[in-house]
Amino acid sequence: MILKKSASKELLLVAAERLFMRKGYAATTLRDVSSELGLSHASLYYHFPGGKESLFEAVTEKSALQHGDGLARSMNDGGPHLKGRLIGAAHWLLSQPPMDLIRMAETDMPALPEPVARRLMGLIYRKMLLPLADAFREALASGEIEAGTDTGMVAIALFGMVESLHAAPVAYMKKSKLDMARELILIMLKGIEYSEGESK
Amino acid sequence: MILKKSASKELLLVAAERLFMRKGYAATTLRDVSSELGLSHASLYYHFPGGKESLFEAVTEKSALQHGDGLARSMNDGGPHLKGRLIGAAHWLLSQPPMDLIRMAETDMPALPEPVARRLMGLIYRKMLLPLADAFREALASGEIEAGTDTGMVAIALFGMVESLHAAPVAYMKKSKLDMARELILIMLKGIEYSEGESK
DNA sequence: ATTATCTATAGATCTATAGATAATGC
DNA sequence: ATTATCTATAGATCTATAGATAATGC
Repeated sequence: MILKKSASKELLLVAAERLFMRKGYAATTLRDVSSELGLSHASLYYHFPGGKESLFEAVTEKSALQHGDGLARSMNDGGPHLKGRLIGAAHWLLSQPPMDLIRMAETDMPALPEPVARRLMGLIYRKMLLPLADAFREALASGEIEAGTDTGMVAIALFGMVESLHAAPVAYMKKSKLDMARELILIMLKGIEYSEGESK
Repeated sequence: MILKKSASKELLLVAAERLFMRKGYAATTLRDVSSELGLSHASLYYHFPGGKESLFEAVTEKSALQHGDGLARSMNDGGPHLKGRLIGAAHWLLSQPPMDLIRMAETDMPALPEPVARRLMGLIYRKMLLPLADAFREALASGEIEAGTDTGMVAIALFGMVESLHAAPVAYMKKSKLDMARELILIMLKGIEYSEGESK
């Protein structure tokens, strides 16, 4: 059966995004992607003549842009203060599949031509870490957190902390991931909040 | 040329450990492993008749045991207090290649038979997260940190935080990873330390 | 005789291409 | 005529096995 207007290209992109982002470049085959919509693996080349590499590139770019936009949006929904923004960020990150920066940097990217890899990693960092770092930077400017805080460092630390909840063993899951993320954010904030005398 | 006593098996294990742990199961080929010591890929089957799967199993087990022992040792070297122990842990984790729990749980393990996967992940969690959780638990018992702290949660958070430094973009690397880990630990501790009135 | 390697090759799977075919648009 | 699929197949690569061969131990 043939679809009317051809939603196939879009559906392929969505399936590829899910699989590539979850399993990585090497562990995902084009058959995995096309069979997800019941298509022959050869049909994929009609929509993506560039093959696996260009599909991965397209999908990673799309994913970084959308995931990053969702992150920025959720952080904005968190209101003007750092705490709300970070909880918004955690809420978004935990609603999405894990974004495994280590796998991307160590395994996926080395399989691509170096300029492509550099561009993609730059995009991912810009869309995923910069909003977090900016939130810390603003909080620093407004005196919400202690002067001297390394905003880039706490940004990546928060990201890693929240994402690692995706891999938490069941035995450690006594509450929801979002609840844990909230507690962790409070802990981090209590650690960097500006305080004279007493803080909560 | 043939080696005298056959250090090959051990060398293969070491090479396989490095590659599997860095690149993961799918992205590492047996040719990658054997060519690391200039051996034919077929020779690998002499030492590991079980093939790729059993090699990965052996290597993951060995890695979890050794990495876990190193972690425990480094934490002990950190002295009796939580802060020193955590810095010891970070020191060790950053001296080793990244341990990507997300990739293991999402990609490597699903490629193995379920009982093997369950056993390996259990071992990894036990060797890598339990020592951290125990340190927090002891600190909680001795009143070093606030009652009610979820020790399992902060253990995995610390692990994820430190490991994510491995993937930190160069632009964020204004100091050494170990220095950053130290700062992050201080931040986390300030967030959970027991305090009446004032704490530093 | 045993140990540790090699070459050759089978069989599976993966990426990619070519050419056929059916539905749709004009 | 164009669009979107399929089948068939080439070529590469990967896991795994078989059988030959050279060094070592007895």
